[in-house]
Amino acid sequence: MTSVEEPARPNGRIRDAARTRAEILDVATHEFARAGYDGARVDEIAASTRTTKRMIYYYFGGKEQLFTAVLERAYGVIREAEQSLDVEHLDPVAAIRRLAELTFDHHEQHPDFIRLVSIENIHGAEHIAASEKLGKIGSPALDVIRRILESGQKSGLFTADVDAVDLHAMISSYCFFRVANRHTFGALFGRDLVAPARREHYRTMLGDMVIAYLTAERATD
Amino acid sequence: MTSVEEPARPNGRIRDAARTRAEILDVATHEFARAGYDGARVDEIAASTRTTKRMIYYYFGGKEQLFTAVLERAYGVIREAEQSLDVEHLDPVAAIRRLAELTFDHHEQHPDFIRLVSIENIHGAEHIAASEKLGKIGSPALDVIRRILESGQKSGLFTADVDAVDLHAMISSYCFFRVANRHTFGALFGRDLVAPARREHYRTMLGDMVIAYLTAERATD
DNA sequence: TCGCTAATGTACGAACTAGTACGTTAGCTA
DNA sequence: TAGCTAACGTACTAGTTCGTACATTAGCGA
Repeated sequence: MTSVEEPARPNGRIRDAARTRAEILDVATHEFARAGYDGARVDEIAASTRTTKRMIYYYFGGKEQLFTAVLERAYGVIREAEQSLDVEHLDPVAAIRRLAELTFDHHEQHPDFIRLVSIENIHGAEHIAASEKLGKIGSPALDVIRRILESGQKSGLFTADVDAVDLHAMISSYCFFRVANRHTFGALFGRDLVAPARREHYRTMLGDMVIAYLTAERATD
Repeated sequence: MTSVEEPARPNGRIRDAARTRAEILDVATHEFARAGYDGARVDEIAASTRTTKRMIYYYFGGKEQLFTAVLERAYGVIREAEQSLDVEHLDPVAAIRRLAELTFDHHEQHPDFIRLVSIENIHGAEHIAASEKLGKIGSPALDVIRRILESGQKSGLFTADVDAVDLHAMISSYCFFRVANRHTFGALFGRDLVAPARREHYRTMLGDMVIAYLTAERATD
């Protein structure tokens, strides 16, 4: 019990603005994702921190701005992941499948992010609207899709008449639903959509679906 | 302003248990869907009602049970809609497309329901678990899908190796995402997924996607 | 090393919020 | 028509929750 790990601090007080800010963000992310915006308690967030509630208001201004900051960081993470996307060397079919699988993986690995997005939608995306960063964050994935799609459509491989945004929506919806709605779906239909044993099955299914859609022979009426 | 519509009531007090209960449920549905479980205020719900807060506790017992009752009724509505599903006379391809379109329409027409499901997922589907009704509500849609799928697979028309639950998840995810995530998606990508002008486009896209997936030629490796 | 300020802690309050104690009455039934 | 009870209303409370006023200090720069 008596500390050994602790660095020699005169009073237990350490000053590290960046660390304190980051720690608040970490804890707040979990708490907001766990309980929703209104369900989250700033006292609770503060208590799970090395510091006090005062610091939340000092660094972020209030609960609302804290949530916005949480969102900004969470979106920043996917943006980074998307930027490391490297599929342009593949043929269009393989590239799209790979992109879909990366989206699938990212959703699965970041359930907190999915919950935050659900929560933000309940609140009409008002925090995104209020954020300067999030408005112009863009989407590297969208650019990648655009290029793959163009290449595939030009070569005649892709017959579907979709643009990048709609295809992105299609892929996202599948990945998002699986994580976001796993509780109600599981409770109602008795199937765990995120069971590890079914993971590969659903990952393949997504790729099959998207490729089938893009390459299907269409009636020329 | 001075009432003319009002029926002659001695004191403004009318007794109608069923009506009062139903009105509370209506208002609560809106309020919960609007603000989330924790964001909703039972005082607010009561105020939007002809009656008082006391009645909410009289009829439902508490906020938690009220939310459960709201969910039960909302799920009851889709269940009814699904029961009127009549596609068995169509060939498998047309039947699946019709089913997908009905799902699409239902999601679009009941945004409050979609929000309630999102909210319930944030809370780990604990209210569904606590409800006796919801556990065994079943899904007529699932039975329909099962039959269509069997028929299509037997005839060799459908090549995909899916079961009804997974196909239902696929269709639902598309329909759900479009409505549930329209705010963040719109804010981030500048595209309104529920714009009336794009409605037909997305409806067709869903059918194309599902049919393409089910009927695609698959590598036999 | 001295002082200044960014960073931190404590204690508190005003407003809100779920829930309840208690009282009232409409309208059915015997 | 008398009385009983389901249905309803009022007023209140205990506990919570966001936010802040005020006090303190670590540690950097002059």
